[in-house]
Amino acid sequence: MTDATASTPILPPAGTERLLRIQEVAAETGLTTRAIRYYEEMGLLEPAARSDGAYRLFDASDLERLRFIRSLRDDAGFSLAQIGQLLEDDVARERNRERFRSTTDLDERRTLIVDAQARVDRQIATLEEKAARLTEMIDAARGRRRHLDAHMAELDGGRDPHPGSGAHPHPGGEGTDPSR
Amino acid sequence: MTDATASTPILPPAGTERLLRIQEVAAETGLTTRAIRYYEEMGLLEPAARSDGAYRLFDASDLERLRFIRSLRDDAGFSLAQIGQLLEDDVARERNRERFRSTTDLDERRTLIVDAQARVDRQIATLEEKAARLTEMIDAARGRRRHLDAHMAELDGGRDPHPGSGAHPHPGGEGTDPSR
DNA sequence: CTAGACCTTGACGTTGACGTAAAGGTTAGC
DNA sequence: GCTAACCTTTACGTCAACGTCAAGGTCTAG
Repeated sequence: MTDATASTPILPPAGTERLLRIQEVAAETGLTTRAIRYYEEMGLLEPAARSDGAYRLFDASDLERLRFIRSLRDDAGFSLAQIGQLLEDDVARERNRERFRSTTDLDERRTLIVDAQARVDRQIATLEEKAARLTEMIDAARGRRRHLDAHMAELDGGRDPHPGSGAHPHPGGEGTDPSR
Repeated sequence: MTDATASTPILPPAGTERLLRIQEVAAETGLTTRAIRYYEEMGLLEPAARSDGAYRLFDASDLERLRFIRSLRDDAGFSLAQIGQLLEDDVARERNRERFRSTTDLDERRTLIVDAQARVDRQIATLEEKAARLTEMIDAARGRRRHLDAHMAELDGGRDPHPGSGAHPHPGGEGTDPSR
């Protein structure tokens, strides 16, 4: 995929985590570097860290988040604004993990988790609504398919599938057409 | 809904069908007149007829088609290009209904129906693929939710939900974080 | 310590999907 | 046959979501 000169391990897998630079993240997520920067600009995420020279450095949760964004965009067809709504202040919260991990008392931990649960529930609800719409569309398409089958049977079997008038001005009631 | 000056029956419901002008179609479908013209320009549909003065006139199948386009755009999140792919030469075929209705012999009718079945099958397959993707996303979100529940139980019950190392460097394998 | 690949922040260009205004015909009720 | 409401095409404007330079700094293997 790439040339031989640039594919070097670069960072030894230190004990901390293993941070990726933007191009690796792009390759990993299927996004472009421009898109990733744009998403940051839109407030959809904040890279885990910056190097001394201001290089963006991403951790595993950033990857997960970017893949989620990509899915929301490509698979669910949401706009970045909608995605921002769904992820909401998730960004800030997620960055508080360090604080969460270390000191905060149990009550605050509970609060953070409950908030996260609420966000995830909203995400699930939104996705399920969209899935329901899609199911409706699929059902409608299946209906059209059955309609075609009926017309086909009419031709083959000589039976008229929708008896009504003798002629052809819309027999049933609404859109009864063969060519869909 | 509308004002009193403009809502006049205009066309008596003649025997043929009842054709609508673009504004009525817009109100009926929830699209704008501009969008409808744009869709025509993009080859997504062709109005059933034109008046002597070149007014666009739409029939019931046009309405159905426009509602379908709107669903594909809003609910499924397809681009107009993708929608064009899905509807393909459906446009031309649909306009051949008159010919279909009247003269063409049975073999040609069969061919037209088989073609239409193939198109609808493709539409169904595409929609189902999208639905599957959405289901995956929903499942993933449910997984995150369960993860949060586990963390919550850990806090409340004092049990560690993912035993491994004593500390916290990613116990399971991938992204194990509480704030999602 | 240097070269080459990588990164940064602007800033302008592009494409899709329309919005909106202009200038002028069309229809239908009176 | 006049007028108000509707329509037509043409054309420029807009917004989102990036693409694509340009000018310059950074990182790391050699």
